[in-house]
Amino acid sequence: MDDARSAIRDSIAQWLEDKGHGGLAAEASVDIPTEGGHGDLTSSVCLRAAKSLKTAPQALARELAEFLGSHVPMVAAAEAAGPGFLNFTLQTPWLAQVVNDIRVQGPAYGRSDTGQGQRVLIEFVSANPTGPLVIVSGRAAAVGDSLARIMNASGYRADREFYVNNAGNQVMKLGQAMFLRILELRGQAIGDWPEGVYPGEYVVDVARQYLQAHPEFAAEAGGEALFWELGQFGAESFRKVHEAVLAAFGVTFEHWTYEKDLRDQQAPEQVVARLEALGFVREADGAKWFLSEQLGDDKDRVLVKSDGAYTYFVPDAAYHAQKFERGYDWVIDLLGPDHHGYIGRMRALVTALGFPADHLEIMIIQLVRLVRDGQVVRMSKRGGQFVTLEQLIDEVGVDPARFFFLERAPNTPMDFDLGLAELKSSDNPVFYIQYATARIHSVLRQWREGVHADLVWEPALLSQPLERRVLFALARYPDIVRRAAMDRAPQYLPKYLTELAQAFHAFYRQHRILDEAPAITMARIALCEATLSVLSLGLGLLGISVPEQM
RNA sequence: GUCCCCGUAGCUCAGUGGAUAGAGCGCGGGACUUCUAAUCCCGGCGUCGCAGGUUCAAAUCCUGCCGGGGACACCA
Repeated sequence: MDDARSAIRDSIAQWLEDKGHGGLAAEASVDIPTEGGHGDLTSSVCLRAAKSLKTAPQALARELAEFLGSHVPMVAAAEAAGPGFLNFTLQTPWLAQVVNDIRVQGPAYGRSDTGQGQRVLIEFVSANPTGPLVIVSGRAAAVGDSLARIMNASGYRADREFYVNNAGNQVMKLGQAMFLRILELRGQAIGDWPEGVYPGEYVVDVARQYLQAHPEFAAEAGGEALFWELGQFGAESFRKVHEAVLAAFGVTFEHWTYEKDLRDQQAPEQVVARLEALGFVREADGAKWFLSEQLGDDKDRVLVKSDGAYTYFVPDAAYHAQKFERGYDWVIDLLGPDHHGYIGRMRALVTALGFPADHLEIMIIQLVRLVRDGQVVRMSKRGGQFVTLEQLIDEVGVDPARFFFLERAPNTPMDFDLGLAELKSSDNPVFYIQYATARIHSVLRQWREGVHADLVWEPALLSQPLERRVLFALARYPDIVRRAAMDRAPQYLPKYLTELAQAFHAFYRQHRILDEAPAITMARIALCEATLSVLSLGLGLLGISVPEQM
């Protein structure tokens, strides 16, 4: 498909140059049309170039169509259409070569060097280690992980990173909650639960773990040092749980970076000192302010409070400076919707430190509502009631959960239909796709059990319309992956895979594979293998399994 | 009040400045002595929130307005 696009593009450019308009070559784009009826490929070059060439678009299109129809080998037909579009129909046997490409390239099919080896750091989830992972973390995990897979397939070198907030106030609060739970576990009455201390039942488990690890624990009074120690223990305990749940979800991180380590390395002090040296800090009202407004932020931000403590922004600023210093060309953060006020100041920081601000990309992962039978399933953090990622995985399974999260653009709030995700039928899109792989495996098993002459498959035999539909879908795959990487849009893949599976099911229903003439069988087996290969690659980029039978 | 995201079919949502705006669900009809019917086929005029603007061309870009959600601490 790429070959055809560039061949047509080159021919158009050549034609323009022959006409003395080589400068218009940049307008010679060739696209895959959104819907059928407009050929396999389309170009709007005539509409774009008409003005410069002082010719009506339709006339231009007719002239070009005639030229291209006879000058581009894989084009079966080129025609002018509508207000001046060029539509191309590719020769089916040429299209069928994609089956060979897929076989020869194996796992490399669809890979590209779009990213040119640039290094990318994708930070996501980074949930506070003070409680279980909630549903929206699952969405971030699915998107971040899949984006990393897609970018790695597209010539980037992407790493996944989890930032552990284990040095802030919330750790202290966790420690305080653990302390109270420990007292409870010992049968001590603690009266009313204090305001602002995590009430969640889940803290009890961590408190119990601490007692097991420290049977000698005897403190009867609280205090910051004790809360801190308990909090550290609890935070690491929750972090390990997060790591395990995410691993079960198919998501692993190359790096875990701890806020506490950054603090121990004096990273916050250093970043404040650097900003001061660069002249981006002023003092007012006893506090130190980052002059971010002049760098595009809404207003200046406090770095050091009048009591001498850092704001939350400082360790985070230090962390982001460090990301670029570690040699990453692109830094991508997946953040919750409550963080979007953060974008301005982070951009300002990156600019102040001399890094390219547009290489910090912040994706907002919007909230998830659980819905069943049209009713919203309540999830409330207040009162310690959670619907956790772990519960969701138990409920619907990894594959549907990942698919449903990846199906939608990440920056729009989504409804997660529990009933649909649990359905083991074609109504459930992930089963629909997996059913295609199971069907193909089944056919291939039976084929291998048979005895056949050693035939070479013949591309010309894949000429039926429904075969062609599959071929065309297969040929589109590399373009889908490349665009998903460039647009940071994993959601292109679920949609594409649904279309490919649909094309295959339609073909399968209409045509026999195994008991046809040997040459036909051979060609269709090749088509099945190629389809299985692309479905597997695509599902792999989503982190979804490829069942051999269902 | 300022800023950000969203507004597309009954519902949930895709949609890359291009042509007659698509998919899944739901609903109705049809197709199984055949490789998995867990499937396939047929059925879609919807003020792309509204109004302007830019463009040969706008759901898409710009401006304003309306509606929904969120963010706007010397909290983290």
